[in-house]
Amino acid sequence: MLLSSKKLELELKAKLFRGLADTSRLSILETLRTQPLNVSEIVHATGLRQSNISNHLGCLRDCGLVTSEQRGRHIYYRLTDDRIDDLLHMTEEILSDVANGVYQCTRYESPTEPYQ
Amino acid sequence: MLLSSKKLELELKAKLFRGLADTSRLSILETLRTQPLNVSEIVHATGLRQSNISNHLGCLRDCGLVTSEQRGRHIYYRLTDDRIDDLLHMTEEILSDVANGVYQCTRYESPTEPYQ
DNA sequence: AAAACACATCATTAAGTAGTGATATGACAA
DNA sequence: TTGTCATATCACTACTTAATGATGTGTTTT
Repeated sequence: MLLSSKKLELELKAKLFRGLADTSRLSILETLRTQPLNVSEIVHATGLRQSNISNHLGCLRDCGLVTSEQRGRHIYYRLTDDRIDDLLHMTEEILSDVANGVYQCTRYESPTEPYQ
Repeated sequence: MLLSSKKLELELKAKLFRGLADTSRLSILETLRTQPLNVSEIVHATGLRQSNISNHLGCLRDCGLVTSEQRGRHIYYRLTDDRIDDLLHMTEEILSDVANGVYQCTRYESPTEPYQ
């Protein structure tokens, strides 16, 4: 049915954006924009806890945004698709114009950071 | 400071994506991709409740994704920037390849719909 | 001015989700 | 095969947020 395929597409799109809608996941993706990294390296690069990273990577992997590959006892993660980098780049350009509005939008704050 | 501006940029990016990470807001944006609409028209096009739409529009407006303009007793909304349409288009292309993964990702389901 | 219309705001409720520590699993080294 | 390293999983807590109905605000019509 057309209606339900529209709806499905909408949910897929929302789900993809939810994958990008969190600072921890975004910072993971940012570290992977330049090269593949294993989990320890991501932990070191982002400063986030290992279990936290692992949970987010699970999400990103399930959603197809990253893929993993075992090498020795490390598991390396990389962006699945170059267009994810393009997408991030395009949002940076949009933000450079719209940033004021986004900055002022207080409806959906980033969750306050717990102490580490 | 470089570190904190990086962090700020990350939060802005996440906030922008959060604006897109909800099926209701996405369906509002979809209806605005072709032409500006007033709130009643958006309500009719999406089937969502007026107060709900209004809340989401407030968010989208605060975040700079849409702008509003009063005409008579209607208020018309439009996408602020053409690149928002581009962004949505690009995600559709990515999804056409990555859709299986996103579809299978059950970690962050769309909220279950209440009856209308 | 009063009624009707269009939209925004607000408090509340129900649900989703990020972060954490503890623990489990799996791979390699000794 | 035992220990160690690397990563994943889990239960739990605290927080965030979407949807709703009721109500408020502003604008036009009569």
